[in-house]
Amino acid sequence: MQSRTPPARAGRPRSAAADAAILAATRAALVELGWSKLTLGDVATRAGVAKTTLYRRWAGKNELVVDAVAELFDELRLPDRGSLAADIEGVVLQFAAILARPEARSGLMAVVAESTRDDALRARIRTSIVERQKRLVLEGRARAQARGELPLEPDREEASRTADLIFDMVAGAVVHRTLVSAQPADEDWVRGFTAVLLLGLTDSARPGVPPSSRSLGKLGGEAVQAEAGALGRGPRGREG
Amino acid sequence: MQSRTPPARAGRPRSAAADAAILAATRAALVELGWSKLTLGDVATRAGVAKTTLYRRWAGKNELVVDAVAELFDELRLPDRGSLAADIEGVVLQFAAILARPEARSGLMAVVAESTRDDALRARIRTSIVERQKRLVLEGRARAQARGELPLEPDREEASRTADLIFDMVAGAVVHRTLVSAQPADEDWVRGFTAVLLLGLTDSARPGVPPSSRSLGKLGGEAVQAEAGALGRGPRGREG
DNA sequence: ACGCTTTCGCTACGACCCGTAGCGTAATGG
DNA sequence: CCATTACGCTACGGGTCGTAGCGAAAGCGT
Repeated sequence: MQSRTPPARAGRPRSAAADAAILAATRAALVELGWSKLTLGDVATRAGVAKTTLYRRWAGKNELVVDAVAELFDELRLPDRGSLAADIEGVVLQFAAILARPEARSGLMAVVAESTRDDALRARIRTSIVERQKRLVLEGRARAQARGELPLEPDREEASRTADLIFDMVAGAVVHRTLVSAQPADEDWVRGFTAVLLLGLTDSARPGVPPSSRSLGKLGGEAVQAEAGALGRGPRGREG
Repeated sequence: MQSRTPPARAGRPRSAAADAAILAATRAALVELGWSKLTLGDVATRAGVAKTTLYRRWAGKNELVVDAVAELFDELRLPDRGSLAADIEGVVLQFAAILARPEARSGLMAVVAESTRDDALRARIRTSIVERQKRLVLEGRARAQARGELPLEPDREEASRTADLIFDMVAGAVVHRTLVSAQPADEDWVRGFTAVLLLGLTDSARPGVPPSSRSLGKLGGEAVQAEAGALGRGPRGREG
């Protein structure tokens, strides 16, 4: 909590307004031009900032777009609709709504593609977007347990695996539906998807294990360090 | 079947060997350089072809990479392991193995990202890759019905929706697991995923409908025109 | 064998974007 | 008031793009 005020460095401080303007300009450029035709010079012009200023804060296109897109997903909220199924449907619909926006569509997939050859970029995506949104799974599990819809989960490791599986299935299906199949993830689709997911989960997975003794679980584990690593976001520090 | 021999045009025919060399060179360049650093000039050099020859056949980087990656997925085969669950696990493992190759990782996601702003490119991806591989779902359904594991499906529209849902869930989850979570889709993971998917499907979706009267279904419908549209692949025709 | 047609390899070109260096100026903190 | 850092601006070499233009090569029909 102290690292948010870096030791009061001397000299002119960086303009926080410039950061916001640059990220907003990046999203605007993504909407109009898409990933491939987006140029940093153009973004700088849109933001009313010199190109050199942009390069002082971000290493390149990839890192800039990751941060610009990450802000979109912070809008996600877990609604309280009364039941686990309804809650999941609600958050999935929100996720689909974000993916329907052009700045998210082209930006997100592009950086994911780049991250396959850039470990640092992949880590940035994980801490800025993926792990950051696992809070929704945590909240959903806790709320469902409070309702008595889900049992407490003893095995932490098994539970962590299940949480990862849920995340991959939810995010993966919505992304594929929206971007590859290019069809809307509307209420009907989300209802059907949630039904399949929830039935498959509550009826357990591995044969030989009693149905209700697992399913959703701890979900915590490595997600804890994600919250700690969230500070790793934002523009790059001084390194020149 | 006649369109494969275009009306015996006059003049020097295009070198089929050049096509193969270019696509192979594209995959090699994807492995070494990734999407963003891949240049068409470099690909032409690798293939032993002039840059102009490359531009005569493909409109740009996007179309070229789509065709280069599409060939990878044609390797997919539906194994006969005795049960529907085992068959699914087998084909998902193959899919994961392809996504583990770097030329598929970086190439596929990049063109999907570009397709969000290019309808023609999205259509090319659909006919060359997505719809093309739905044959696996068709084969799997037919085989499972022959075994008596799945009932015949009367409602074509409902069945088609279910087939799309399955495809989005399978492909989406594997892609997300492999590229975003950056963890291997190994046998353990595939087993757990298949269990959840299959349980959710066989126990039906909508309440009020008897469990075994739906689940997997016709799966056909629009997939038929995919097979017909498969000829749309390959280099572009003469247009300049 | 002879044209006609189309493709191929090669070179060259203007246009654009990249990422950085250099400079003078503005804004803080000690 | 001075050291320090950020900012805007200009300019630059290097690389890629996509196309034009040329002569040569390779088929097809007669």
